[in-house]
Amino acid sequence: MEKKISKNKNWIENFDPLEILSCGQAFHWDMEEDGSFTTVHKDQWANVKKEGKNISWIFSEKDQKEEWFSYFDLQTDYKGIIERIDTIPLMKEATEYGKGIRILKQDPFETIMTFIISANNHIPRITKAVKDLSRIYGKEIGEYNGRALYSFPNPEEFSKASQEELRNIIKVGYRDKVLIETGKRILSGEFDLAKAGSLSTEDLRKELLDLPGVGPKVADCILLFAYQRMEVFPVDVWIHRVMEEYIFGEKGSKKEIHRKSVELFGKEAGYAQQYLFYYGRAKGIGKKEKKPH
DNA sequence: GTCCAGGCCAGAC
DNA sequence: GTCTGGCCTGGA
Repeated sequence: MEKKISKNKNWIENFDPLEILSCGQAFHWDMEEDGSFTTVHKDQWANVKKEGKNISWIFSEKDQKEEWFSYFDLQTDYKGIIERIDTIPLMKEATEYGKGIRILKQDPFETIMTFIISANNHIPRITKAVKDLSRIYGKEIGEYNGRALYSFPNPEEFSKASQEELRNIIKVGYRDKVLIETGKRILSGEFDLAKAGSLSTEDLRKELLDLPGVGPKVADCILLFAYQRMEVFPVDVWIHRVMEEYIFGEKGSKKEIHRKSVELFGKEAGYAQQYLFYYGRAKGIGKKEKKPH
């Protein structure tokens, strides 16, 4: 089952599972003791390990190279992207620091629900909620390193969850209601996941904003991580501070920062956002000082 | 005890 | 359209 990539290694410099999975776009993965990463996508899982210039894969089933290479976006030339967006000082440091980042092609339903949960929330709790949702309502899809792996529930499976269970067991807090409602709209086809992919970015954004629990930031994350709309620029508190302090040099509302960033980076804004976000967050750029107590 | 976190939403201007 | 406060939860 183990596959090693023998040719076309140009992308290896721009491929680091740690950076790809921990840069905030995905929540359904584990780091193993040997430094490898096990990640779940739809009803499949993969374990990937990078050691120097060697990358080894274990797939849940044979011959899944194509699917996983697509999931990890290995056909895109990130070196070229970095060269094109390296037009401002901080970006050079950011792309060097996070040069192994790639934007995953994630499942739309999982991305929508996960990023609704992510709003005003902490990463450990988001990760736990995603795992619990999968374990309780999803399917067991296999085992790795003695640990059972579960798929994220599809819309029908998710509809089995009650508001009380979401709040009391999954601990999504006040987001319980909007998760239920959005799940219903997707299951009924009122929001059509497949059709959504053929809409223009502007139209799809409007449709997403109609879903309960989805605001501008969450909509942009869904557009970027599930529908490959690379021209969007999700603005959260971190990227907001980075852009204010290091790129524009002046304060601005979320909307202003969003508009100016999209204008600055154009069609590759999503990539720029990921590099700046990962770098800014790792370096604690603009982080508020904690009050001693 | 108090504050805040990878925002959203309703209500007020 | 823009601004403000409240919100589950739990760790610092």
